[in-house]
Amino acid sequence: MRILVVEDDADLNRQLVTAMTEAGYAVDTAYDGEEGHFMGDTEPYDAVVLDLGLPTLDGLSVLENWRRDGRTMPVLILTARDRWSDKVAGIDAGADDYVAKPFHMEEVLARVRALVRRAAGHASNEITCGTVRLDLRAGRVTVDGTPIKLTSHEYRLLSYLMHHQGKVISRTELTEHLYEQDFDRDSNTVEVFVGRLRKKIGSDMIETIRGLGYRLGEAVDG
Amino acid sequence: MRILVVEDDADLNRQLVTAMTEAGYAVDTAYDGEEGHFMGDTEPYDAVVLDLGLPTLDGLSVLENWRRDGRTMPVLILTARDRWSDKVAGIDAGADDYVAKPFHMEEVLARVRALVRRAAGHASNEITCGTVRLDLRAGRVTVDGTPIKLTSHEYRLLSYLMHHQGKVISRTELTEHLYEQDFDRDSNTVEVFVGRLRKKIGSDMIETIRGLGYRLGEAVDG
DNA sequence: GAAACGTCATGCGAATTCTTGTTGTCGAAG
DNA sequence: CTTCGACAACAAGAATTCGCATGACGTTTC
Repeated sequence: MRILVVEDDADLNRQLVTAMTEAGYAVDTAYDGEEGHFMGDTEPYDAVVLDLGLPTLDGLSVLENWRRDGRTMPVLILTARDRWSDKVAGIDAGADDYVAKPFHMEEVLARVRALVRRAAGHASNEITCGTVRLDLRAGRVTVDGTPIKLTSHEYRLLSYLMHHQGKVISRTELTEHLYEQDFDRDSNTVEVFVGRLRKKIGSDMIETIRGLGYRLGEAVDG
Repeated sequence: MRILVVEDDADLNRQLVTAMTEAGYAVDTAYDGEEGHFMGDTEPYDAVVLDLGLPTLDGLSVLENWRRDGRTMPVLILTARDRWSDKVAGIDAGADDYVAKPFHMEEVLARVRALVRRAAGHASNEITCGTVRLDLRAGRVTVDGTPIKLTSHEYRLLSYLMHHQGKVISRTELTEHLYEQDFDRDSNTVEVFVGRLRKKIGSDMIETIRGLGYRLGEAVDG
């Protein structure tokens, strides 16, 4: 899962990035509206944390531009506590959620979790696929009830696949969502991680669709 | 659009129902947890407004039960302003949004709008032709409900034909769309793939129009 | 400094795609 | 009605691409 954080306050920005990274996301960051707008328009994010008060281009405009351009990724906006009218405007501009400043980091994390899982069509914090169970909140994975240890990249990979069960995910899509911006990867890194994951959760879980990508889980009609 | 409001405070309940109705929704209402739980489990709502503090069964449990039962409709929870941990719990239990009491009615409306709008955009796009169904997002093909395996070229071919149902597609058009630039192929590759496809999805699906090309589905004038 | 993690390169094995050749079918002309 | 030519379907081997395991190397972490 790849997240974009747009926040001009350096301190807050760092805090957010740290928390998100620890939670297992790949995080990109921007410090003003224009930069943020550009990044959100050009890179595929699974969620965005967007401050409303930004230099060069305010958050609301950034959001409106994204929506006008057809970008549908979930957006969580950060706003001053007492400006409730801003919230309404933000939501009508296409925000999916908001948090009032100052906030508890845990709350932001919970909301981002919710946005990501909802975007994937899941309602609860536990995703299962066969005998594999993923606890999003704890970042824990069990197979047949026994917990297994995953490295951070392995976890991100599994998480992304779990969120998109039944779908064929191309290798490019995986690289884009697993890594942060520096993506000159023309190597077989993804394949290596798929291999390692298979070794840990069982090789039948992830199906290879030659020439197209990978798929986790059985047929889901919908 | 059909909305369920679960709120025990009679005054608030009435206000919510009035506002929702004026906004153009069909509104059902419940005054305690058990009633609300039952209604949400048995009727198809497009969104639910759920108070957390309820008699007979608290809102959080109602929500958890719904999610456990696989109900995925968007839920907006109402909570006391200062209990931020409740919010986190609610969100992790599967709430899609929350509003703190006391709230501005306008804000609740904006949020419900957002929820409904987002849920609507979640439909998976698929094309069908007779018994053949193609799920574009999942990259999956089923015939008579049973999934079939296609190689990447077969899939691309089918996809193109499905997108142009009823039209006669020439062989050159197919080669140009299945391959990148180098379409100086003077071979019968396309025919081979058509043959393989027919074998997998049934030979009646793709009709041969001698000298012109192929057609999937019924003829369409144009 | 050691262990864990992520990245990269190589070679093998296998699935897919391409080619070739033959058989089958349709349409029109004699 | 028959025959001929062109086009399409099928089959099977050849060629190529693609995916995977493995192990080495660089980097970070404790």
